[in-house]
Amino acid sequence: MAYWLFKSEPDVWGWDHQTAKGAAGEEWNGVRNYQARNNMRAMQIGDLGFFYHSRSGLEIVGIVEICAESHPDSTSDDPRWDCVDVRAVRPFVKPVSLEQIKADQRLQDMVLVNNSRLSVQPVTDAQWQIICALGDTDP
DNA sequence: GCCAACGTTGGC
DNA sequence: GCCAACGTTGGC
Repeated sequence: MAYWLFKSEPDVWGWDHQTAKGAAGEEWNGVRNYQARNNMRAMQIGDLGFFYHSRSGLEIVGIVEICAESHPDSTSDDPRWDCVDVRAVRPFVKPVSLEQIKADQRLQDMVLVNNSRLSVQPVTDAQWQIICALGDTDP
């Protein structure tokens, strides 16, 4: 069981879009970066991820679950690009902002802090627990 | 909207 | 295989 973080611009694909897809979930497509793709290839069904709003919002707003393992990205003809499917599990009771994360000494090693441009990132167990606690949300 | 940081591309 | 040029991302 591993933990991840998915970033998306809310104007393009936000938490509301994700929850509207319900239990069936939806492809996390459009990723055209090897590191992000490799992270998706490492995911297993049942892994959980934070849903983060980038560019505007700048906060973790929900938790998603991997519901299909890595497969070809239907939005690309290029066989290099895979993606997983994710479904919304629950929203954050209190969204956790980038500002809060940057201010927390325990979270300074997060990829979100050190490599903000990577759109699909690993999250450690410890980071997961801390952020869920900050958001009053079940891990 | 700006621009720094980063990843990718392609000429040599 | 190097590296300059270019495109994209995302915080501010």
